[in-house]
Amino acid sequence: MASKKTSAKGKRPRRYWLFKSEPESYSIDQLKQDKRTFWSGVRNYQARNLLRDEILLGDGVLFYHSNAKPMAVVGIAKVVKEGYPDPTQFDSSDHYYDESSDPADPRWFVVDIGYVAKTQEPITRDMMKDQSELSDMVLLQRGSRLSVQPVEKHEWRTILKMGGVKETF
DNA sequence: GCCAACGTTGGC
DNA sequence: GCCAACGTTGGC
Repeated sequence: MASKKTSAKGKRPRRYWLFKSEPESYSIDQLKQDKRTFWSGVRNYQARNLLRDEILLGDGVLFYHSNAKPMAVVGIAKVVKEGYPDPTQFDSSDHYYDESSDPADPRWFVVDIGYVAKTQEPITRDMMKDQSELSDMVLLQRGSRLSVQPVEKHEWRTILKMGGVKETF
């Protein structure tokens, strides 16, 4: 399958990310059913920069339920398409419509992610806070609100181990 | 360019 | 439901 974008493979080591989602708006079960989705609606410049420039094909994604019971990492996904303009910004009927975004110079970006696995149990925020290896996680820092954020390799490995899932992609 | 007002996020 | 921490907006 040809792609305009060059593959990330061999260009740099796989990197890891955490995507937050309120399960009432989009849950891991929905992703499992959909198999893949485009991560739309991010309207924060720091997160936008990651989606546009840093998050590459094959990267790993921790899927986190925010504002939920429990708040937890509930699964993993992988990046299946690199950054491209978020179509919802140009759709005037969409909740995420941004009238000030110029189609010739789009403001907001998405990536596509594909379902990989659910963790055997939710890895709750409390479980993560109890794990000293995870004490530097962006997610656990005070006031951290980034909805798309970087995860260190050792943090990724720790959480996959806690979740009983193997990196199979 | 400063900063007060306002809106949102998201844990608690 | 509360509110701290942020990000954005807009008047000056």
